[in-house]
Amino acid sequence: MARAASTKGQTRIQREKTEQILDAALEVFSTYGFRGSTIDQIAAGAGLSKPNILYYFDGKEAIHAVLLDRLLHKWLDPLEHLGESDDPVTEICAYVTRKLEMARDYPRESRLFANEILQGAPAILDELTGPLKALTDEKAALIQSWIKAGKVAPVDPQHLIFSIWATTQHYADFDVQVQAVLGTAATDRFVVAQTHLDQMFRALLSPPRTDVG
Amino acid sequence: MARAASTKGQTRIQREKTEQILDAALEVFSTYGFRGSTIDQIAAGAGLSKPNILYYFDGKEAIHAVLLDRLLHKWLDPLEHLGESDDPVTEICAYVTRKLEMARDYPRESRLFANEILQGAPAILDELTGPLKALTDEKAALIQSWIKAGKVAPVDPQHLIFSIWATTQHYADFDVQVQAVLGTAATDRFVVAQTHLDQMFRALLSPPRTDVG
DNA sequence: TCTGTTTCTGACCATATGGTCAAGACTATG
DNA sequence: CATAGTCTTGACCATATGGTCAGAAACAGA
Repeated sequence: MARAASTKGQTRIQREKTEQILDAALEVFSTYGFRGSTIDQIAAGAGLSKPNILYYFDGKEAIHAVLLDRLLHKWLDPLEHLGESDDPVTEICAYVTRKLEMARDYPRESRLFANEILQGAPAILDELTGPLKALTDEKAALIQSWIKAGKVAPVDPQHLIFSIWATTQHYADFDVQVQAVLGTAATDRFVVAQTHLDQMFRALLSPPRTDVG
Repeated sequence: MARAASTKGQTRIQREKTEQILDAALEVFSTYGFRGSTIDQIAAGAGLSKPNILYYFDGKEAIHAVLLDRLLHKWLDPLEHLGESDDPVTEICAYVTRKLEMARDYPRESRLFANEILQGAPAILDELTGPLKALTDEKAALIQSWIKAGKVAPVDPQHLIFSIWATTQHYADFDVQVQAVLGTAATDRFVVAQTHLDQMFRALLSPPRTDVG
């Protein structure tokens, strides 16, 4: 068992080096995927020797596992905060905004997740069918209740969530393509994206103004 | 130069084997990305020996290049067919439908593309900044003209295109997650997705019924 | 059936890669 | 400042991987 295994009782050096390693590993794994990444690459990125990496982690897979664990925590947080509100449409749009901000501020995490899913989610399939499904089921029910109350236009809640994930993460995962297509106008892409996505989901979700005065 | 290099003057065997290899390679590359894939995997999938693979292709990179070349052709085809129409909103929604059908029928191609972009598009960056940008610029202008004519609600055309790409390809690239979240109800996911996406983009694009009688 | 060509493969090579280990360098603390 | 414990590394190992090559096997046309 490597030194970094237990969270408690860590030295200053242990804390520093494990963070260095995880940061470099995130960079590498998010770009090349698990199989396409090498410990040497991570070592180079962290400014450490390969044996030194393996002093802190039990192996390539262990590093990857820690990254995925942290990721899932951080990644589902915004959806967990989707809650009751007087103005559900704005609440959902706020969720979109939060997700877009995460794509902007944590693109590597987004790509790490994308890579893992693309490869069939071998390391986190249980997390998907378990906690993730439970959470989305819960939030889908919440959205459904808003629809029943006439506060949100009738949509399929689950596919709405898919659309939110897809459109926001697109700006992290496909950033190269986004910048290529936008060309010189790519600088403020997240500002324009924010406006566009808010407009899109507001148009979709705003209930038809019929009986409501 | 490998035998499969020139399209003309191919033997029956050459045609068959190159297709076998490309099919197996698509499977492997789309799952593990370029760096994470091995010639041995492709050979196993194609039912051929490794040297035999290298008899038909100059190397791992050459196979990948052929796949990407075919992909770009097929991938941009639906957008190229977006053209003039009396009912632009329906025209755009038809494009969404076509893209979703491609995600359903060619998920491996979608994942191959996603993998390439995730890794920074090292092999097709020129294609993105060149032909792809030119095509999207052209179609963005077309959409802009529809907006000016009041036939489409004012939206950012480029980000609209991004949203279409993101939402449709999501059903191929993130299929594992989609199925995990939908659970047993995943069978008809493409049917429901079709309805949902049509509803979403129609809500976004339908012009406000003001002056138009 | 003969023969030139195409197709295929076992054996092989150089390098890359995940991982180990013994020993040396460093650090905190009494 | 001694020393026990922590940290680091050069050298090394086994396997994986991209790729080569000489020759065998299969094939197509005369």
